[in-house]
Amino acid sequence: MTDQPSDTQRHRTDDSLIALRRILRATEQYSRELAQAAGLTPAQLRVLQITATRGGSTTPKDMATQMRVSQATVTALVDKLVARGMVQRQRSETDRRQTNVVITPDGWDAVKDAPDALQQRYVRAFEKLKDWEQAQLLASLERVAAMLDAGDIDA
Amino acid sequence: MTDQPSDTQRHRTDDSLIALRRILRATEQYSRELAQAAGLTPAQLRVLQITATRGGSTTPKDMATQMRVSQATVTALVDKLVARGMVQRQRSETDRRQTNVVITPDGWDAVKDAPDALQQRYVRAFEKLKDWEQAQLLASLERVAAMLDAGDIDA
DNA sequence: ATAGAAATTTCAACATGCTAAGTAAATTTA
DNA sequence: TAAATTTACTTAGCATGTTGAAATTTCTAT
Repeated sequence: MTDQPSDTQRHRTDDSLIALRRILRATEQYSRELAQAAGLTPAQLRVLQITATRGGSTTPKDMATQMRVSQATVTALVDKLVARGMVQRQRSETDRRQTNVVITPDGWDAVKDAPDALQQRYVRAFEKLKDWEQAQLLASLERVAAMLDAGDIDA
Repeated sequence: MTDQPSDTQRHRTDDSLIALRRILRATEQYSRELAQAAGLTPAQLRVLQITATRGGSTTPKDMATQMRVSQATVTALVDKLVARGMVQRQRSETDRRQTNVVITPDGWDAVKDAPDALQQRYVRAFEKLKDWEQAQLLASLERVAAMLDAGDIDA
């Protein structure tokens, strides 16, 4: 508590922040490029991917929760995808309040052709690393994620 | 080339992707909260911060490059900040094609009160780590950044 | 001088995301 | 069973962020 950070520490803190920002920026960038290549926007692609991982069908409710946006936003995104023929809306049989968003063959193609933004760039590089390097990287990333994720980083 | 990734490798790849996404999401989240606290939007805050680190004055060109957005976007953001009295525009004396975006006292206050999104959450946690942990984390982050940043990750 | 390059802004269009209000179906309750 | 409430979505309207193309102003080099 009484200790002040050393110069080395300050330096490392700065450097790790810089590295983190590079990671974030690069990811954003690629996310845009990728979606563009698929003729979609990043958000639309995310909707499609979530639907795909749900076996090809979900509800707006589920998506809103997953994506952490409002249902209204999901509606707008689904509208765009419907217009592009990537998904269809179907009233649920079991609970007719619900709408099922079902992915179409075209939708499947789009998902297949547009692997996850990070995946595209990251996986290839990661898999080239030596075993111990992978293990260490993973540990570090999880540590950082935990540091940022925790709601209680208070002093 | 001929080697297929092992199960362990695939698993680690997936896990590191998950960790990365957690980092991204957490950062976005905090970024929003922070800017909101300063009465600004994330993008506006970024503009202000870049101007601040440039000594309080830059050109739109420089900002566009730094932020990796178009100049048109910068113009729009600067408009907002001007409207809020955070920055001013001044024709450059040396090259009258250029506009200097100069931060105002109010702008300085906003920057001071709203430390960098990552900084806010990350630095405290980072500085609590043991020396060797910091060193390792830094090395890993720089490695990942290099992996993602490189334009030539081709197979 | 004059053509071309450079730095900005303006404009039109779109994407994202939110809130508030509205519709429709299911569930609870009186 | 009829009314009230809850749940699941959609609509409408608004603010922001982004971009590309065109217009403007100001250099720069020939």
